[in-house]
Amino acid sequence: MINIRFPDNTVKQFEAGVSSLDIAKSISPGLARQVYASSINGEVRDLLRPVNEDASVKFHKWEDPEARHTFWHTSAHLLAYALEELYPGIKFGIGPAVENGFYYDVDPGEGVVISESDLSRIEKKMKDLAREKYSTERIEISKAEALKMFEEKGDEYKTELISELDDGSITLYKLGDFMDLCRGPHLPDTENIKAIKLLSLAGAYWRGDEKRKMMTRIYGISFPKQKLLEEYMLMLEEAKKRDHRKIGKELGLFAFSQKVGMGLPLWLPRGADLRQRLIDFMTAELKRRDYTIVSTPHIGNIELYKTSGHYEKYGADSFQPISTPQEGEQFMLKPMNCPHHCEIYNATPHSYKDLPVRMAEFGTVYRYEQHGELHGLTRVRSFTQDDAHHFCEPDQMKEEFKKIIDLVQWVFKSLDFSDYKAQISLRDTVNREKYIGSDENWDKAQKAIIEAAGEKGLDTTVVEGEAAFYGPKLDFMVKDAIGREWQLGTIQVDYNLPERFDLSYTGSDNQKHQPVLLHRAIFGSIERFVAVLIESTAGKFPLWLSPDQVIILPISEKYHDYSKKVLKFLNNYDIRTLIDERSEKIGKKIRDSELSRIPYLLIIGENEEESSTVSVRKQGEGDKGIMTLEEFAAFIDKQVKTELQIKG
RNA sequence: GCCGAUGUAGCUCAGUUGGUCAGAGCAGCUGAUUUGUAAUCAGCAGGCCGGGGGUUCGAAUCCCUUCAUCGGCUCCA
Repeated sequence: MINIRFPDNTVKQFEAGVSSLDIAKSISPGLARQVYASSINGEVRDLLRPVNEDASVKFHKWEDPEARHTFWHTSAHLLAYALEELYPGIKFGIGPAVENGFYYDVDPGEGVVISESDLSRIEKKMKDLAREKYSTERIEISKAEALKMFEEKGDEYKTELISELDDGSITLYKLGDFMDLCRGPHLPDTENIKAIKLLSLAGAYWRGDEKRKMMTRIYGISFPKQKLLEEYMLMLEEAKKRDHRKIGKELGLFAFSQKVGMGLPLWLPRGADLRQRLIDFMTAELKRRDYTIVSTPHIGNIELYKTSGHYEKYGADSFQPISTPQEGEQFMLKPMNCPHHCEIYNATPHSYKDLPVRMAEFGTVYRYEQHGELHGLTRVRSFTQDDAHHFCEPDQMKEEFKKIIDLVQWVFKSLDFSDYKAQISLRDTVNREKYIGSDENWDKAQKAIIEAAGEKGLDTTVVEGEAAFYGPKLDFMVKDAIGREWQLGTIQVDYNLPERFDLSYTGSDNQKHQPVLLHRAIFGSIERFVAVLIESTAGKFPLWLSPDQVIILPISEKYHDYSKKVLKFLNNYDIRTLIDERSEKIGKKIRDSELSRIPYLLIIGENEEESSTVSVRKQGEGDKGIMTLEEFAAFIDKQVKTELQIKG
């Protein structure tokens, strides 16, 4: 007999070799029906896998990521099974579960193309197979046997994978006639896979290496109930309505022109206004935090980038040098501001008393991004970084780092950004040749970042191998409307440029010392930030107000009625600030019926004096008095909700 | 750059197997209307159907090519 401990700490006895599904059944048949996987001593396992020793067990229902992961993993196998039936001779790469669904990378063979029109056929085959209620079977196998099996099948992809595994750790899963190399875990059978949707088709390099064969990747998602699938598809539809490209077009914020060139955003008047407000908002705060604002040209002599090392690293894949009538003279469009800032630093001598120097610029840079990676405003070829560089003494680095984290947190909070992730990127522990700089400096910098993040209470994930070639970094990531992750803010330690540009300061010992350089951006780029701002705010709540800004953002159609009512309500009020006429104009804007037709985006007042007071007066009812924007926000919100009986 | 898909008036789209198929709604303009409020009525204007080439008596509709966009992969200083 073995002892099984449950999450509530009760312990029950079972025969050794009992499956976790049987354990679940012993609690209640209802539970057994809802469970898709179990964790045995923290390891996620198949429900049918025997438990042979004392263990703690936790059951995973659909709500748990582990359950969905298992469900989708089995669905991926089901997809492969269907493909094998429909495309004899098809070869398989990998087929994992992902955050929302699953995919399988396949090689259908020479001359065979799977296209979107085939998806419904494959989907149908999957459903037919699922209805057969095939059970999954876990098979442990020796490396030699596994290799033999897949070599005979002629599947070079699986063979390659197996050859890299340790003998004794290889398991196969059998589903009907389909046998696949797999670590598991899996559902007991396919009975519960009731709703299946193949979503899209894409090319994906085998093992992520662009020099290797491109596989066909089929994305799909599945659910135990049709209703869940319908809800998911509806959610996707809603999310697409928040796409910044759609909203940007509808509201006339920005545009692209084939004539101007791909990936080169054109800011239309309204978008330019928003962009400028973000810049002003940030600039005001930077001044408060002892930054100096600088400005540098959009091009720089090629020697500048040879000095920085960027030319060697990226020159061939960049916009190519600009020639001049002068023989041998060449300039580059600037792909980053750092080298320019280093030269600004070098323009004057520095004492340790000057440090840290914090130099900021809204610098527009140009990068020749590959064709296929351009994406709305989030990935463009010309963008404006809210860039800054901190030049500091080595022992000031951590403190500066913390100050930057503080600024990021302040900005995100001010703009109501709560859903972001902090990622610490360290260098690869194995391939060190990708990086420059001494081990000692790397260790010091990595330690400083981890400590600084910890002291600022940041919840971080650490990723090895993602560091820049010159130093480790801390990135702030957010998700867009459909869950793609984008990097916004970044803080990077750099020992490279101070060396290459021979930066120095005179220390208290009257000797020359080399400063440490921190790169940082808060928005990342204004373009990307606007995109994410639109997607994260749109659809949440049509009226977004804070003491510093008032933004009425465009919203998904779900909120159209609400938005209309808000605007209709606002039309009943005479809204204007008592301070300046620009705000008066904005009040008029709100009342403007042309504007009231569209759920509108507008921002009022980015600083205190501009936006501190508003006069709100309902027509015919006299003066309601003067209130701060914050009070105004609450007031509007309350009025709208009570008068129009909108549910929050 | 690679795989797959898409590309019709400013916007959203309809155009069956190639032959009155160049359309609709919204936006725009003109004229009525003036009704406490998103879209009243009438009329007008708008596209060489992304560009180029080809097949055909004839192509928005088939083929090739090119550009751009979308979903991914790779990349992201």
